Amino acid sequence: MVSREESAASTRRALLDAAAALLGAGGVEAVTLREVGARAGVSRGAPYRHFADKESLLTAVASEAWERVGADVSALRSSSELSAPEKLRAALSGLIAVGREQPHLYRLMFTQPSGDPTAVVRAAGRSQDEFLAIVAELVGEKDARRYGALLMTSAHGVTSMEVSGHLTTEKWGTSAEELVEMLVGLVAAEG
Amino acid sequence: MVSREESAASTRRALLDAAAALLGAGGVEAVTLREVGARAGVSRGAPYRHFADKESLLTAVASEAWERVGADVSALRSSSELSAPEKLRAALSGLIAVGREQPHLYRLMFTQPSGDPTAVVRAAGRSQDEFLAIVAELVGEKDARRYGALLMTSAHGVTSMEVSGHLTTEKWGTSAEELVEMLVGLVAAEG
DNA sequence: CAATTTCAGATGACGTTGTCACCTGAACGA
DNA sequence: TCGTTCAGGTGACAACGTCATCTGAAATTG
Repeated sequence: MVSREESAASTRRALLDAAAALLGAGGVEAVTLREVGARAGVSRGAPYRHFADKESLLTAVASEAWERVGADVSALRSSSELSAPEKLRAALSGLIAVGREQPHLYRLMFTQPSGDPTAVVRAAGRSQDEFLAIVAELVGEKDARRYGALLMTSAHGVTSMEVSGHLTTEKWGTSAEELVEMLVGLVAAEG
Repeated sequence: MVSREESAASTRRALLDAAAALLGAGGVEAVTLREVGARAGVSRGAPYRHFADKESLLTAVASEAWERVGADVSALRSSSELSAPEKLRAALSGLIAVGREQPHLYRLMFTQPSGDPTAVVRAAGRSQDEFLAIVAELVGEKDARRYGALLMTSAHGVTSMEVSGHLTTEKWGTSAEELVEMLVGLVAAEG
């Protein structure tokens, strides 16, 4: 009925889902291997059959999130209904949306793990490549990386500060949306 | 010789220093109340006489870091030898420097604590006010907050992504310095 | 000055957690 | 059919945050 390989794969999936659910509900501190195992229907030691340690599990969760973002940006890029500035705006807004809807996951996506520091960064590569392609449409290949880096880091900064409560309307008299609009405007004018 | 009040104050200071040292060396995970107490020359339960819990201690460490940043930016603002763009550049570079020299501390400064979410943000207020004053010199009072928010969030984004390893020269073909320069240039041209 | 209160600090204890060593049983290949 | 592999379960351990309780000295009060 269920081969050993299928069973293992489904358990792994259940572990990832459980970890993501706990992360979303209560942050990293709420993700305990015991609870992850319980929600996945296995025992506390079972996760070690699929992940080296707790951090590897969290890294995998973050990597999957990056893959989803990459797919979204890819879909945006290949859209034929949107203009280049619209694609750019949508891509940046997408990042902000992740931060707003899943702040804990967003933080994890930008947290350097002490285990394999390059794992999450590698997973983010696809998203960045797709994003760079959109920027290139707007400012040309030559300046794509320069402006791409500026836009990517700035959009992350906006999101990160909003997520951490450092960007409030009362204090700064502006919003994440307006800041993104300023960025797109500045770059579009330049290119 | 040493009054009780003096002793308590020096212990509190020693606890903060020990926590900061452990944070700098091994990140938040390396900060255990037991080790903090040991390095401060007290027992594991002593920190509870000065801080409600571990998170309060970390919040205090982050707040003190923000106060130092605030003092630095304030000194920059009142400098008579620097032009407005130079002040701005120096302020933004200062933030990047903190991230490079003390990445764990930098992360903590932008981490929302679950205890009192507003504590660290309040401590950052002074820095932001001083920073806004510098921006106002450049673009005028009217647009200061808009551009200030853009510059502050962008500089944080640059630093954050470099700290987390997401901003590499090989990938993006640029550096934090160059990105700051682009930001200053864009805003100076606009104002 | 003596009695009392206050409070920084020490210590024992408890529950929780990540992790490992070891065991079990079922799916697999020879 | 028989050994092998491997997902999963379980007991155990050290480390940790936290609390209740105790102690002694400084501060306060009469």
